[in-house]
Amino acid sequence: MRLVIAECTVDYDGRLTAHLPRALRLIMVKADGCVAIHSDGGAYKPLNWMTAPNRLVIHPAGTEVDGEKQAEDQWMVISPKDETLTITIHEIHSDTQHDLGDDPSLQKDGVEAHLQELLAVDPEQLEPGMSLIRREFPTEIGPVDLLCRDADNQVIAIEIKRRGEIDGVEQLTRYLDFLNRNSDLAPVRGMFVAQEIRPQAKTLASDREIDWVEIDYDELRGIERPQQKLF
Amino acid sequence: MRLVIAECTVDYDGRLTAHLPRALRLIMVKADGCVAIHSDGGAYKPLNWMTAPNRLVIHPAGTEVDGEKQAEDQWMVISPKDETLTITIHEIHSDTQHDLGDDPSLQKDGVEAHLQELLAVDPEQLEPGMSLIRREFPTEIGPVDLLCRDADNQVIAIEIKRRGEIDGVEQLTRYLDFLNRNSDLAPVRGMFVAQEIRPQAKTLASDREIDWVEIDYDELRGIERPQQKLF
DNA sequence: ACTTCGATCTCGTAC
DNA sequence: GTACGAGGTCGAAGT
Repeated sequence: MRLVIAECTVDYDGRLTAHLPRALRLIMVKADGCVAIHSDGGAYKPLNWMTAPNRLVIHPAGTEVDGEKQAEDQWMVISPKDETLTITIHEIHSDTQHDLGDDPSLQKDGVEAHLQELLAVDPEQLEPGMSLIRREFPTEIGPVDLLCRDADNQVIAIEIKRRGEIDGVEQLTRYLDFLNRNSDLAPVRGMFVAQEIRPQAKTLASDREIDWVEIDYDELRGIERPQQKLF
Repeated sequence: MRLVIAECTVDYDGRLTAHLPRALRLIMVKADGCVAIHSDGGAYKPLNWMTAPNRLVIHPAGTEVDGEKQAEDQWMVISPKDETLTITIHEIHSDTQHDLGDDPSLQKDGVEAHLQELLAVDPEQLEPGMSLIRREFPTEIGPVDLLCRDADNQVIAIEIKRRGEIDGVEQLTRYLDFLNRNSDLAPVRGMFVAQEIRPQAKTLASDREIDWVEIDYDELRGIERPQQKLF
């Protein structure tokens, strides 16, 4: 990894065009060739970047580029898709190189898949009398998270999200559309489940007569391990 | 900005839990306090991070933490939401500090917001006789990009995208659904506008009697500043 | 190879 | 401040 602290001006031209006026920044060049420009605040995300694979061409001051003599060092990072990141280096304050070697992979233990597991084990958390028919019930357009049967023996298709947005309601609507064509299952009703559901998604769901439920992940987890609630 | 190259082990506990085994990495601490851990490849995004605001507490080796004596330096980054990033430093290879100062803001061009502005100023670019009623016209399920009136005084809901795909047509369909329930506005017709519209989106739009228009961003920008076309 | 979908999404912006 | 949609989304998992 090469770390350069420099006064620079940066231009990106590709999926959009973006320009960074002259300022002191960190330029990070990783071993795989990807380049990132960081400022000293705001976010962990770089201001501008170019992912690998790419080609880094350095035109030193004095070189001719497109018939013009460069007054300053210019780095051009070019992707195979003709995106370019042009870094004009006005003044280098520091330039160091470090060989970090390979990184062992990140281990994550997420919230996502867990929600579905917990609700599959105990669907009554959603509604009394609910019982599981199948997880990941297949339809022609993809699997429904949970297919259940309610206290009245009606089939319910359940879509689970961490955050409930309008797209999720659309997705569930499509599933219901297909499921209701199956006379063994119809009529199937829908239930939209998430830790937090946006007001607009609630409105759309209600409009389509789809129930929605906001569930508390920590509470659900607590019920999963009831012994932890004793202390 | 502080840049530390060090052998480290990292644990994040918050919205999820994540663990990074011991390896040589870059630890970046920005002026606003946000911390990012970078490896030497893969992505411009850090492996692990903590956004500002947060509190960075450094426990030097030998300090007692939770009644246990630390064998090694430990950095704890704690957010107000009780997320923690714990960095155990095994060996520091480099530790430098640079004051970069404020960064002037990034200038972007060619995104959806800009398209919307340009078309709000001159809706006749879409169809002769078109006039703007309101930008971001609110409905129960979200704002319509542009609400206009055509030459025949009929109301038109316009959805603008940079790239027109099928979900944009769905979005516009939902808006039309709600707008047409309002007797002050109905009948409302739809228009789907993008720099480039996928064939499937065109087909779906036509099928739903929604007009679609592909616009040339550069041309639109030229018309916005006609004096620039003279040279 | 391509597509779909989640994300510690992040980021801007309108209300 | 909150809510909502876009993103140079990225990245992973499944087809």
